[in-house]
Amino acid sequence: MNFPDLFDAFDAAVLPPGLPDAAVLRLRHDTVARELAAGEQLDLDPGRAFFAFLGVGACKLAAFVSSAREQIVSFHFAGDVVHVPAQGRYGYTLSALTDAQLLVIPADSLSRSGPDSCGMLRLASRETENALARSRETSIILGRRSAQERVASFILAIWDRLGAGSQDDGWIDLPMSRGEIADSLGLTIETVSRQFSELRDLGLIETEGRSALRVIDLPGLSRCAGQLPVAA
Amino acid sequence: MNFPDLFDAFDAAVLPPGLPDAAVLRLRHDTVARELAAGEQLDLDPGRAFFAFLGVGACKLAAFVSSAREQIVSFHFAGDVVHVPAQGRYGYTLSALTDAQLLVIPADSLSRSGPDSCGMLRLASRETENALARSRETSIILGRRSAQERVASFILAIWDRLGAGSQDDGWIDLPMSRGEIADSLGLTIETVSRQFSELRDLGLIETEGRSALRVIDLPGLSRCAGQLPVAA
DNA sequence: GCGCTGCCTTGATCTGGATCAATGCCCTGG
DNA sequence: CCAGGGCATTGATCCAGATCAAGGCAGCGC
Repeated sequence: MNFPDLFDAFDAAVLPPGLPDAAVLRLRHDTVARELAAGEQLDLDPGRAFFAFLGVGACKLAAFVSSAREQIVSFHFAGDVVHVPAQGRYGYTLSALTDAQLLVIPADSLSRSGPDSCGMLRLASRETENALARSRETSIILGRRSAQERVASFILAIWDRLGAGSQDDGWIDLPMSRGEIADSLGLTIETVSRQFSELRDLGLIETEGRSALRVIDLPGLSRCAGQLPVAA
Repeated sequence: MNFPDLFDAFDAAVLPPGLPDAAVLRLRHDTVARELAAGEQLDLDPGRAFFAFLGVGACKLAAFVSSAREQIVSFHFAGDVVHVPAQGRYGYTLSALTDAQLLVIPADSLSRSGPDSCGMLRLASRETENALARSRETSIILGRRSAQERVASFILAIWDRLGAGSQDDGWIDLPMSRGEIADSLGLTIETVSRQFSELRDLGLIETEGRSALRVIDLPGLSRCAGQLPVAA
């Protein structure tokens, strides 16, 4: 996929319809394509915020807490828009879990003044709001839930995201390691592994090798995740 | 404080300068003042997102996780703009810790279309981004840090927020209970209490009664807040 | 002032998940 | 096809923080 194709995908999937051509052209001008190999990290000016549109592959957004282990803020997949904040108390990095292709858009390019830029601003606002909602859910999971609930929630989230349009047989491939899962859930590798085993023994999921996963009993898994019906 | 005074304070502290009068007037029209007694919760349409400008008092934004304890997402003080999300997987409530006066602004009122509304959109975007940064820091604290680090971080944050323009003697009054602190840090009341005692025994803070607090050794407290068990 | 009610503190014990310590199993490169 | 390295699983032990259980202390109504 080259820049024009990536930008077209971005335009079709994310940009609101009816934007003035001039605004789209200026955005296109400010946007840069990047290709990352698995494990590689995106090198950006840490003093500025960015949005990244992930056309192909999977990524993680992580905060450097200290030289110890990192805290993974979120995982992202093809079609996602990722908000990469400027460095504040912590520095953030976006790195590829698999080979990935993405567009990098400076946040201030979306909010640049101009009578035609309202649509862009609305886009930025919406994406930031999405990121906020995800982040608050993460906080809730990290604050209040047991290891099993965390792992079950994680599997459900990945399943939602990757299992929906998946292959006939329902198997999905986890692009992240156990260590990365642990870093996103505030657990250790060993605990994550034990919980995978336990959910397997309970007959809720199947695993094969390091990364293949299948959900057998979705309602059962939801129950393990401690999810209440949204109505209250 | 009545509505005009509150709105003036909001205008002066938050609204970007140079907004067209028409936009400000429309915003003023969509905005409602509310007064809450300590402990009272703000009753809003759960299906819509809001911003709240807190003119006077202190509030907490909490998510209902289960019928058990809630997870407190953030604390807010006079002058803050709070982002109250629409109900998603979890429901959120804003409640007063002390008697409070606030303005309630529907989020979609800031993003309403119109050539004059860019400034409003930029405002919404900025406030959402602030909320996102805070939320991600919360995630990091909840994911990776010990009880002592959490409590020390909490005290530092409150101190930053309330201690700066404080009385001559440097004492501040915590508007929230130990239980609420615990709910925001993902700990229990007892653990929070023990950590307060320990930080006191270490000579880093002083306490008096239930809510009076003074920081004695700011660098020492920062050290307590930052260290990971196995840092290098 | 007196007792009541709710927080808060402190102590004792329990336990879920971290840590330490072996293996085991893919995956790659020769 | 084999060897080696890195991730994953599994088991044993430990410990930070939860839970259980008393008191203690401020604020309030009477």
